[in-house]
Amino acid sequence: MLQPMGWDAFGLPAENAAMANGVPPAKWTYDNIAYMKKQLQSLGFAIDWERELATCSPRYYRWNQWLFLRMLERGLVYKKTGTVNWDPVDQTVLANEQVIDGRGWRTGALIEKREIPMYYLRITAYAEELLASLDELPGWPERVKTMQANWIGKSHGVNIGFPYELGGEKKLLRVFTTRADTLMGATFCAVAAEHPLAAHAAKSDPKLAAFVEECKRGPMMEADLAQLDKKGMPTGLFVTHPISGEKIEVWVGNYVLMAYGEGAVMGVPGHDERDFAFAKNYGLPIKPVIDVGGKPYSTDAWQPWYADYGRCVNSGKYDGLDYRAAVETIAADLKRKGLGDKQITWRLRDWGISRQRYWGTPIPIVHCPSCGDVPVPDGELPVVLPENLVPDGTGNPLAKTPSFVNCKCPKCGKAAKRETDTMDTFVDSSWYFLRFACPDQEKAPVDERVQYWMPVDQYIGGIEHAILHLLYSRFWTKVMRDLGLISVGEPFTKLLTQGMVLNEIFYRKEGGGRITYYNPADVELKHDDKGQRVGAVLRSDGKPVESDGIGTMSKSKNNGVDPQDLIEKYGADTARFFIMSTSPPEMTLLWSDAGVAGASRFLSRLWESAYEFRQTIQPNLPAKRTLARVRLPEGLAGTRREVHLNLKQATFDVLRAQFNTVTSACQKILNALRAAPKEPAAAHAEIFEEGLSVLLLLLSPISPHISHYLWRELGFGKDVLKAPWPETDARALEQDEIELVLQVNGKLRGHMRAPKSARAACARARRGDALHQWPGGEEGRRGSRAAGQCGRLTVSCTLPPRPRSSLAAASSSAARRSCLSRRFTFREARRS
RNA sequence: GCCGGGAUGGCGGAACUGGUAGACGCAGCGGACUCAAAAUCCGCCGGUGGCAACACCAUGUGGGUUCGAUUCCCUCUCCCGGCACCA
Repeated sequence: MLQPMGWDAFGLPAENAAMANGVPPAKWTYDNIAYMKKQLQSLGFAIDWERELATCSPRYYRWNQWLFLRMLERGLVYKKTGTVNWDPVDQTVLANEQVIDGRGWRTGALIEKREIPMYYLRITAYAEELLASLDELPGWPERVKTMQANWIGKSHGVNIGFPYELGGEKKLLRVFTTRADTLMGATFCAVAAEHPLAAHAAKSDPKLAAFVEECKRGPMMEADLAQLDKKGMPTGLFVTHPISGEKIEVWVGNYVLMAYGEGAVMGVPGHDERDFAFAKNYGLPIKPVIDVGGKPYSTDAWQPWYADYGRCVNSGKYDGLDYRAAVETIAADLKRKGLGDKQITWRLRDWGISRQRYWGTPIPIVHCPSCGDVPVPDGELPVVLPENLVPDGTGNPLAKTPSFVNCKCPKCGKAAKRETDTMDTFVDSSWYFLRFACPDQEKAPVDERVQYWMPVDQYIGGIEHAILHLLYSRFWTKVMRDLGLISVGEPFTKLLTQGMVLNEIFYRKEGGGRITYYNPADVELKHDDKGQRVGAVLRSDGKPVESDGIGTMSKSKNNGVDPQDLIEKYGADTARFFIMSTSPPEMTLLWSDAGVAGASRFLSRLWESAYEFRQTIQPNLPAKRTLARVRLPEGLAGTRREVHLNLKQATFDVLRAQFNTVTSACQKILNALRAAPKEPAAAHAEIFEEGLSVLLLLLSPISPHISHYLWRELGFGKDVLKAPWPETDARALEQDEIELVLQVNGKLRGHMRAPKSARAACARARRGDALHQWPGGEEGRRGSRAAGQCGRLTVSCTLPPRPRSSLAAASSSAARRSCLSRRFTFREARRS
């Protein structure tokens, strides 16, 4: 078992803190690491600190650079332009989260888009494997695998070429569609603003040029892009329909993504919702070509079933074909004409890793005026990041540091410039888990020790990483496997995705569009006399702050909580117990401090009970233990049953990582022990001893310090963490009598004590009068069955819903079914 | 907008394979102890009606399947996460 800890230490938060405090990101980062390490140590986690690493250390990031160079050699790295957010006032590139409502967060300036050269990793080369091997991950939550599969987005379709002539040259406008069966309904084509055809048409049409520019200025994020009004403008260019030969106009549409498929789509307004809206807006023809079960089609308004699969109509020779046949036939026809073929397209895009920022891994490339882009030779690695710079928000400090930028070309030795972009921090987190196997290895990123530890048996991460981080890690692992560095293709066998801890977000908008966030701990809520919230003010100045709702705890929104306060006030055991008890790990958690006191009270009660046991109960312990053999008095048997019932449940819950109910089981056991009858003293002592030992073992992973101490104090053993997990005694769960729950038509109609045997229980239920008041009485109890739960038996007597003479009753399914299940059937309770 | 989740008392949550909804805890109320307070201990604690036994309503909304639905299916609403430069 190995539980390591590393610091994912590069990235924006350090730069922002540096700007705010005027200290270099390195100092801020190392101070934070020291603080958090102390905190983790005081919480008592069993972390192997010998393997500690920080991604901002050259000992780590040199291997990012080394691996980048290996990928470059294998053609997995390439350079092309990419779009970034440009703040014209600060003359700097902004991250998406630094752009708020289209404006820079520090300057309030309108953000522009810029195209700049960047390095890309060819993750799409692994798309097929990344998708297929999701099936080899039974230990991953379904929802994460679904999200990844959707993100990779494999779609089978047809690539269709629409011929056109430009300046006497024959060309093809290529589109990709998954609905080639609707090809005969294509009435226009639309291209992205970045498409070469749009650029060409814009040259001679100032209005169109303005529109193309407007589209290019628009938002960069897909989320914002998707919410734009569907707008377009004709290019004046026409292409030829590849089958019908009709002329079709090409439009520029702001809803067409250059990054997906060919950056162009065929418009089939009859069967695509977006195309329908577009055609309605601009008066383009709508031609229905699919018949869905004969339903009447109207072009007045879009109906969701218009996009359903059906049979081709109005499609000439394709009429009558279903989806599959139509796609096959059309693809074959296009192929024969050289105008298309079946094609698989992926939604997944290559991974742009260049960041125009300081606090990251330098990209090991030198730009030489004569040799071009030259990789830094392995022997010169690492390219060390200077640690004394302080960013001021205006551009990348590296680019302003001549001692970093100016260098010699590794090839020709002449003066050259170092690349000043750094790597996306996802690179750091894509393989750090491998490095834990051999953090001291200075000659390679990993060595043979990685074979022993990999893959990671249990990986825990926030659900917010469901796609990007986990996909990048899977990709990187496969790349390292193909480089011969490791032998596994998947990094994480089992995955637990934690829900996030949420907290309220408070902010003030200041002059120039700047936004300042305030920590909820510094904010006081105002209520009216009915207890309704009416506002919030900052404690320090009493002036109002705005609420931005509830969101993930993050540095950028300043709504985090420091667990140190809990530790200082209550101690690590209480803090741990409270955190574990408050909700299951997968669930999101809205932070609240209420409830910590309860955890503390529980541990105090446990402490008291333990000492009460040692002083007054333990002396009564018989020399020979008799629990297994001797019949206990009713009350104490109940106590023991409670202990073992909770042990059984807690064991199940530990295995499914539902720790909040384990804490609850601990509390139930203590409650039961404290309420147990004190006589006979010897039996009581035995039950108490057994119960306490079970309780301490269940509690030991949650609150290890108190468990360890009491375990020793009570003489159970030296080290509670080394003691085996307790076993449920099935005999402790047995009961002579059970509580019978009586149900009539699924409704609770009474309780009764009854013998354990199901047959006897049912006989008594039949004799008893609990059910006699219900219409039908003995006669009406036709279908009855028993279902058991929690050591009990549920008898449900089904009555015909209406008098049996009624015709309606005879035909009703309820009556029929109740006649079918004429006999009493029984099911023994699972737990008894 | 698209993809993935979630919604249960005043609050966090429990309910395993469809079978007693609200375990355990927090807050609240009442009581004991105390000169008093704190701490601790005992009791009550979803809503409506009823002296009570009990009945009816109730797991975001509306529908469906079932003898029986918090649990399965469909619809809608709201909230959270992701949407490729927060990580």
